[in-house]
Amino acid sequence: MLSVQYIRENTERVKRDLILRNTPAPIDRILQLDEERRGLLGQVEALRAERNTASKAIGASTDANERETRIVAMRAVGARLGELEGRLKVVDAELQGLLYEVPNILDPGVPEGTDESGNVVIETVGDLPVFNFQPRPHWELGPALGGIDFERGVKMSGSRFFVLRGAVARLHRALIQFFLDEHLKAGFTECYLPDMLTEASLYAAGQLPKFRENLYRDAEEDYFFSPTAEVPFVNLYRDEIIPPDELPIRLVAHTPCFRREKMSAGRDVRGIKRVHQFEKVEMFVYCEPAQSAEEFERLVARARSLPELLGVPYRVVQLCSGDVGFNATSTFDIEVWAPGQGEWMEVSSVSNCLDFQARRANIRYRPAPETGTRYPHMLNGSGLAPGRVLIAVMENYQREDGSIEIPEVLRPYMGTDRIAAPR
RNA sequence: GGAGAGGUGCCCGAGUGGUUUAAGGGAACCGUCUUGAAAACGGUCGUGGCUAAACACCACCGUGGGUUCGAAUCCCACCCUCUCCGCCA
Repeated sequence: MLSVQYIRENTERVKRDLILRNTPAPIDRILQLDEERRGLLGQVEALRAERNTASKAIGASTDANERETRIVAMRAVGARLGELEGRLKVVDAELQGLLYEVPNILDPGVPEGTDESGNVVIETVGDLPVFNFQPRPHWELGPALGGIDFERGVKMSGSRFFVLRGAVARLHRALIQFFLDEHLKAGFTECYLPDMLTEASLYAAGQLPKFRENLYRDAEEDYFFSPTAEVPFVNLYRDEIIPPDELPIRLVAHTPCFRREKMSAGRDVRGIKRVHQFEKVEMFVYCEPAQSAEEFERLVARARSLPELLGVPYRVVQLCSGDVGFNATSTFDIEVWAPGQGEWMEVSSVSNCLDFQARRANIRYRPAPETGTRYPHMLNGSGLAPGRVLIAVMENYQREDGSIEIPEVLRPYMGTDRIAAPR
């Protein structure tokens, strides 16, 4: 979240960014509550100070009469204090609640735009493949190979579920392994994380309160199912002070992700592109504020290196102000070309969140021994979403007979150079 | 799931209603001594809020309520950890 001090001191900037984001937030109400809160806090603290000194005197006094007089006097102070504290609590609760709803400030370099149509293609890499036949979408290729089974997925779990089988399932796993290995080579530390999280963890990461309807939840135990490893990664250091010399911390994890996709009902209903359960390899960085611009570039470079190595055409897209996510100050997407579907498909989203999540999750670091604490910057980026990359590999590497060539870099993982054509 | 024990500062640990502004010890840091180190001795040693800053003041002893002039301490609810039993990959 943004600190109320920041909103107080940069009101115009905050309001302008909200307009650019096309998102409303109750800034004026926040400022009003802040003023009220500070007024009440002053009174409350003065009364507490009075009470503390009087209580000390009562404790020290041996004169029964004097004690009784003071106790009676303090009863009145206590009543007044209780009343003010009650009001302070109400004001505080409302203020905190509203602060949770304000998105991050935007980086000045973010292009203006109201929605995803305003996103800017920064660079396109690789030639689109030319076929001497009509390339097929993965939802035709997969079932023909016996590798994607939509019917049985739907049978056991309903729409937007599927089963992978045989060589296609192995190709999916090979992608995950390949991605992880690449990040480990770059010095990232692999983590295994919980995928079921408490409500507090979802608040800390910024998924709640705004995006509740996109989350799965276990009603019995009140767990939320992780929509992205970004959530457990943010919570890894929640309520902690990171000691000197530990930053930057660069982490990676392969996790499932669960999303209800309520807002996308009716979109991308064919195939495995948009489903309720998918895998993701996620990169996450904690760093000092001065490092975050560089770390941001590194994450983008890491994400784009993967389609590059796979030989899949991709492009780098900068999200416009209306499309940058709630937590982020700036976001670059990596999109790969899917010739069967005939579209560019998001396989990574890399965001710099500055200290927005650190403040929300109460994460500090100590720059050096004996110094005060500061908020670290936090960045996240998919590297990549194997389910969607699977689509791209299948559609780009398909042959006329329906077989799939295996990209060079995946052959060590697959032990073969192609998935045989259906008989 | 059942029974029991317990959550205090970086760590250990005392504290069951009022000089506790949280004892004491350890670790860490600074200094004295020393050729150097160790030991010893002295000092520093939580996080926030408020403030231009400092002082002062306020809050924080798992979390949230309550009792009281006053709560780490008493009461209620919840969370978590440990031990034993049960179940289990």
